Amino acid sequence: MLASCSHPSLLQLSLPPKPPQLQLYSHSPPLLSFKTVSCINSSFQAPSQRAPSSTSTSSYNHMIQSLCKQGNLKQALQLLPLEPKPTQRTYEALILACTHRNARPYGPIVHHHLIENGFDQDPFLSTKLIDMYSQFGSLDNARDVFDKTHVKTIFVWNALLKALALADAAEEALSLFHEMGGAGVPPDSFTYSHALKACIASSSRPSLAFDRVRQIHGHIYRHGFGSTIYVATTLVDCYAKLGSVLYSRRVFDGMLARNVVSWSAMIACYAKNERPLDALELFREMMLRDPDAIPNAVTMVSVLQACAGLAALGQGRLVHAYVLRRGLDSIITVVNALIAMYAKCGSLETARRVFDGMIGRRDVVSWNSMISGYGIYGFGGRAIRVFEAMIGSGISPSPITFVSVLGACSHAGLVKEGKRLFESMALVHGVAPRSEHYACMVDLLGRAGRLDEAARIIEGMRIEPGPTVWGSLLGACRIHGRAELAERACARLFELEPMNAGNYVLLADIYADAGMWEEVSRVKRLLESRGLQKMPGCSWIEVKKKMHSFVSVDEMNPQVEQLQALLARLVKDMKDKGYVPNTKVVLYDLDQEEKERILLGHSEKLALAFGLINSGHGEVIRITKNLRLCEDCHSVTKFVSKFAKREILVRDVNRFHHFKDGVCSCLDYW
DNA sequence: CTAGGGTTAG
Repeated sequence: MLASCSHPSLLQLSLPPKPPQLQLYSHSPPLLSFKTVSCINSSFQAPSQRAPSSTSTSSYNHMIQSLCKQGNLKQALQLLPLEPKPTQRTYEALILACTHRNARPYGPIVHHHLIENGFDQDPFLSTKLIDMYSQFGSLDNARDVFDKTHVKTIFVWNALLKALALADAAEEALSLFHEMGGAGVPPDSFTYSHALKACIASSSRPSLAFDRVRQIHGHIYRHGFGSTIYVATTLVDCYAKLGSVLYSRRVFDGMLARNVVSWSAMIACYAKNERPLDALELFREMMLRDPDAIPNAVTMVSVLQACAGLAALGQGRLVHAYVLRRGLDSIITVVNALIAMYAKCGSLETARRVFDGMIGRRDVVSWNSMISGYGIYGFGGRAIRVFEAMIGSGISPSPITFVSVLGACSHAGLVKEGKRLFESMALVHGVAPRSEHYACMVDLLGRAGRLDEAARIIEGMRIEPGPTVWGSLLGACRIHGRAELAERACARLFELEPMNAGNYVLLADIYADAGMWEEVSRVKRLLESRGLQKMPGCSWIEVKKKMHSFVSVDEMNPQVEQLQALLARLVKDMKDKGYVPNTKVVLYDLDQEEKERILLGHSEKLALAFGLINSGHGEVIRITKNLRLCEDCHSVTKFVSKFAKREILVRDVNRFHHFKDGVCSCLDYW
């Protein structure tokens, strides 16, 4: 049968043609009766003898198109005749079908076939081909189609621009954008969207990306595309990705019309840039002011992320209820965000319940969320067991899986296990260690006090150590008081990320701890000279679904005096029971009494006192802090958990501390 | 006939 088909490229398939099955039409109303199908089948044996008629041509094409839609490319190609000529629509269907999984090898065959049939100058099909090759990652082929298409419609330009932007080929994309202007093709909203995306992919240098976005932004503004909903939304997103909440908001505010996507982009901007409160506030505003903008899965993912950032369990539960009401719990990304939200809001059991409820439809992100969930509670062993269950269920780990499971080992002090996992990464799982993974190892060894081993790991790296690696080393130096090694880490860090205030603060802390006060002021001057400042310590607590936040030595809060009085009483009591204020953590050159007074003003202590006053006795007190939990506050909380008989859960930047009966779940290792 | 927002880590 195949022999009668004269097209050479089809012969390569050398597959016995199966007659089309009736079941093909089970999903949609039948286009053709079975009779027609067999008629096509017999005429297929000798296409040249069949008298072409308009009905059979369209039947042919319908047939092929519907096979394509079902992903049955093999059969579609076997049916593809030279006469009657396939139409543009047929080729479109074929090209689209090639982008489905396992169909890639057919791509060039289809391409060749359409050239033979004189469709190589069809700009519409060129667009589709460029798209196809872009999805295959073969930019050269995409570029080739572009070059050979003489009449370049704007679609053709945009398709290549999109392909380049998607492939992170920023330079090429932007030069194509400018080429368009030269060729007299005025950009449309698609052009701008893709060009903006290309700027983001731009480089590892954010300032360059930012300048480029601003440049295109100016272009957009001058050409009157500033209020186009698509373009403006892309702008909001681009500025968000570059960390510029201000610019995002400015564009968002300037929009004449908005839809759910524009709202979602702005909400995501806040959620991603550490402004969870603003994210929730904007979500509320959207619900109240724009009844046409119905939140969807993407919106809810960002909202859940914001709840997680705030550790707002009450809010998170309300959002969960809304998700259920809207039936959005069938969307896997939403469920994954729910797992992360519950874990980060201090309800690991609920996270696990949600995770258990999605058995059979978990993806790699679901597993990663659960692993990191156990990790931040210090349950290293359980995290490793979940990791092993994941492997057992046939899911391939991603680079993030290893960041999560190595991080879990690090929090739990599981050095041996972490080393074993790290070694298995490339060897067993085929995941090449990246800078982040080395950072995990440095953190793991560094926390455990094995700093020299950590430094040797960095020296032995075959890739360039990124800022996270040096940052981990610096963090370990802070814990173990290693000023000289910290200086070495900072030498690189101040080069790699000069605007990260945290590094300067850590170094100053290390010097202060060692009593090197001249160095302390030198680093502080350096910090200020770069226009940076120390991030103030801030803690918050949710009481009756309302957030209360405290900044260290917060005089603006009317309740602060009452809170400090309570703390003073507590501390007096505790001193009788053996508590010694850890004034070492106060890194100022002051006398003992002053230092003790400062200790009482720490935000996490204020939040703790507030929680003691305003919550019922059986309730767990849940506090969140923006920085690492202070050592003195840690021991005070242990005392309180014992003598006030309260369970206290504190989330700091890195992990959870669960205080109960005078013991913390971190076993003083954090 | 193309297109804009999203989950996990640090």
